[in-house]
Amino acid sequence: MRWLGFDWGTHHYFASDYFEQLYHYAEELIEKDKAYICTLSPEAFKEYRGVPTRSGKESPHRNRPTQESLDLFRRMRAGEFADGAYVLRAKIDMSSPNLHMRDPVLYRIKRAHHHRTGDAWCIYPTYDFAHGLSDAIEGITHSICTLEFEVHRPLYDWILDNVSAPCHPQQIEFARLNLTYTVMSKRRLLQLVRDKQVDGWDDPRMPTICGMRRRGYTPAAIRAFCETIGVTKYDSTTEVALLEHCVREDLNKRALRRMAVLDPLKVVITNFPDTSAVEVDAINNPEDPEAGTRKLAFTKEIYIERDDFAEEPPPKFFRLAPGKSVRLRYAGFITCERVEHDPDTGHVAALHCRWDPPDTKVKVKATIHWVSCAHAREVEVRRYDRLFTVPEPTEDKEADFTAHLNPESLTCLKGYAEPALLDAQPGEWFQFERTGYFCADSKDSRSGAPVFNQTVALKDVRAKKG
RNA sequence: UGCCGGAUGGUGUAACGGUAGCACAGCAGACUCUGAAUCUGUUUGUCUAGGUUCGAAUCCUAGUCCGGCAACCA
Repeated sequence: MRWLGFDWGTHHYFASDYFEQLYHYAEELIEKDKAYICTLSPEAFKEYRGVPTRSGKESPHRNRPTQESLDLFRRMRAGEFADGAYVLRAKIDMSSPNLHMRDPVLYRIKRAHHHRTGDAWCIYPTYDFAHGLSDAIEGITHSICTLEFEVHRPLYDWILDNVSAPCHPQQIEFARLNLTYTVMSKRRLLQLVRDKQVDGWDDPRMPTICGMRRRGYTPAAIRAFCETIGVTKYDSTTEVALLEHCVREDLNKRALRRMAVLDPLKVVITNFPDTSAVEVDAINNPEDPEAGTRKLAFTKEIYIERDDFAEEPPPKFFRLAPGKSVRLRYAGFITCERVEHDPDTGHVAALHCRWDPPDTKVKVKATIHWVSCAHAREVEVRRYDRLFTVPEPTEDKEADFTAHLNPESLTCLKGYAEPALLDAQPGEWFQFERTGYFCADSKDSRSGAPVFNQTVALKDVRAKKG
């Protein structure tokens, strides 16, 4: 939360800090004849509760004398009974159309070790009992929660109305955030983690804060996204495209530009001396003049992106092809004179190109990125695609959502990067020109050996139009 | 089929009862040493039927569709 940019000062609260107070509110309810101890078995309990269309019936223990309930409750706390043997229930209305008002459980015996209170308690309050009272103890005015708690609100209010709470906060429910091509429920995300479909909660493909952070999403981008989608009671599903837009928008302003070739194709420049390297100036960030420039070495042998060349270019292919020219970013032009094939596979092995300096009058429609072979550094690059292949993986309630997992959501590869990239600090953002935004992984990067996560790809009309 | 909630372009979100706007996505174009960014234009919408009103996304009535609720989970 702090990383996201929020500061809650000293207001860090735990319901467990109020266990003693909550216990006394429970005794107060018993003393007011508003709660009783019940020993119905879970099966009987369910039977007595009834169903939405049919009224429930009262527990035989409902009219247990106040003193007896009080005594039993104290003995529950003292640890005299086995787990689950007794529960404290509110005395409300077994015929209520709202199931949550049919004498809900307030306390149960559970010998569970608590991460803050240790073994001090063997009885614990239920969520419904602890929620409103904790809010009241903290003196908050509005308690924001998600839609599924709407039917709990009458109980929230009932509890606050029936004990001497310091104030009566208001619970207001809003829709949770849903995104296309992923799942957002903790239960489902946990399943992905447990089944090792992802590499932990902070896997960069996870829609968790730690996952998005590791992926390279910025706090400013996430905040901008949240402001754009707003807060309503409508159970909506936002397109990830909007999130990605917010991420690009922020990264475009702050990410330093670098060149890296992820799928290399060697180019030999025929009219270039064997030994010399020419230094060229490259702009670090055209959106931010303050970011300055850097020097890049240009040599006889370079790598370009394999898909920036087409032996048989389709219509509207603006890049390199036999006999055609392109501009090399910051380094003049090349014209493809010969294509060298691998004698075994027949695949393109290398290109032989003529070079013309930047001031040459050459009409080209494209500029491509490159890296000098002699200066290229190998780096690990992890590219991510959507975690699921369908917009709404849980749409079909019968089927298992994991059936829609995208087998190609992670692609690891070795790329050739310009030397400056070796100094990338974990968490530092870059734009690999013409490819996307990347972030040095905070877990797996080593000094001098960064691992890059693709945060989000650059928009690409080529991809859409083929 | 009981209770609670919701419905505005493809998506998300605005609009004291008074011109249905914004963003994303899409499409078309301009510009460009990133097919990025930027800029311009543009397609598409008030769930339905009645009613109140000079005027309804907004108020009323009825309906339709969608979501949630039957843990001693949160």
